[in-house]
This record gives sequence, C-alpha cells and structure tokens, in this order.
Amino acid sequence: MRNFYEQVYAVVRRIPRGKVTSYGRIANMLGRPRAARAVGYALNALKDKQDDPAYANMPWQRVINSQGRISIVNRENSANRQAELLRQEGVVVDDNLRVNLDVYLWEGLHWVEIDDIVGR
DNA sequence: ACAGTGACAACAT
DNA sequence: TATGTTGCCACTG
Repeated sequence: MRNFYEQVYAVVRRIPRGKVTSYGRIANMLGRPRAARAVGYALNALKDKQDDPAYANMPWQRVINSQGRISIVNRENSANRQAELLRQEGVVVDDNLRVNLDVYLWEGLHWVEIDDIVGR
C-alpha cells in the first residue's frame, strides 16, 4: 500500500456491515493520530474513482465523525444519502444524523492486520 | 516549491 | 448541548 489514501481504503473495506467508525479512529489505526482530516479527504476523493470497479463497493457510509454524527450535509429538504445507506444495513440514525456509538462502533482491526496494510 | 482545500478533532465558550 | 476557533495533514495545481 503505497500512499495514505490506499491505506485508508483498505481499512474502510474491513468495516463490517452494520458497524461504524470515525475518521480519527482510522487515522489512529494507520499510525497518524492527527491525520483525521486527511482521511475525510481520501473518502471525498472516491467520487472521482466511481468508474473504477476497485472502488465501487467501498462502504464509505460507515465512516462518521468522532461525535457519532454524519459529517456530510446535502442541501436541505433532500434526504441524507449516507443516513439512508446506514439505515439500509440496520444502523439506527436519528433525525439529527446521529448514531449511538455505544451500540454501533466497530472495534477496529488487530495490530497484525494493520501492519499488513501499512506494510511493515 | 508553495499556498489552497476539506466528509476532522480537541478545546473553549 | 451547540457554536466557534485553531491546529493538522495529505494531496493538488
């Protein structure tokens, strides 16, 4: 896994259906505790890769912010896409786009798997 | 080489 | 709780 983005995608692909994690937690797993913002940027870059089948089934909806809230805000009156996707897989998202982390937080990867992704 | 850009997060009000 | 501020970092033109 050469670059940071690819490492982020590798982790995101491992998030189980019906679970969520945060940008910061992913950054921490990759050994970059302060790169949370870059994680969000990596996911944002996915929309330019939609054509590539390798990124087609990326469960990006399972990444929310540290407060357990969806960070993507689309224009008012339109249903939140990320909330829809999460509800489809059984995650309860309230009207304020919040998810109960005590229930749905993903435990994360074991260090062995992390090393495999980061390449050490 | 360098300034601009966010799907962040921690902290202070 | 809800905002606002500030520091951060990888990537881009």
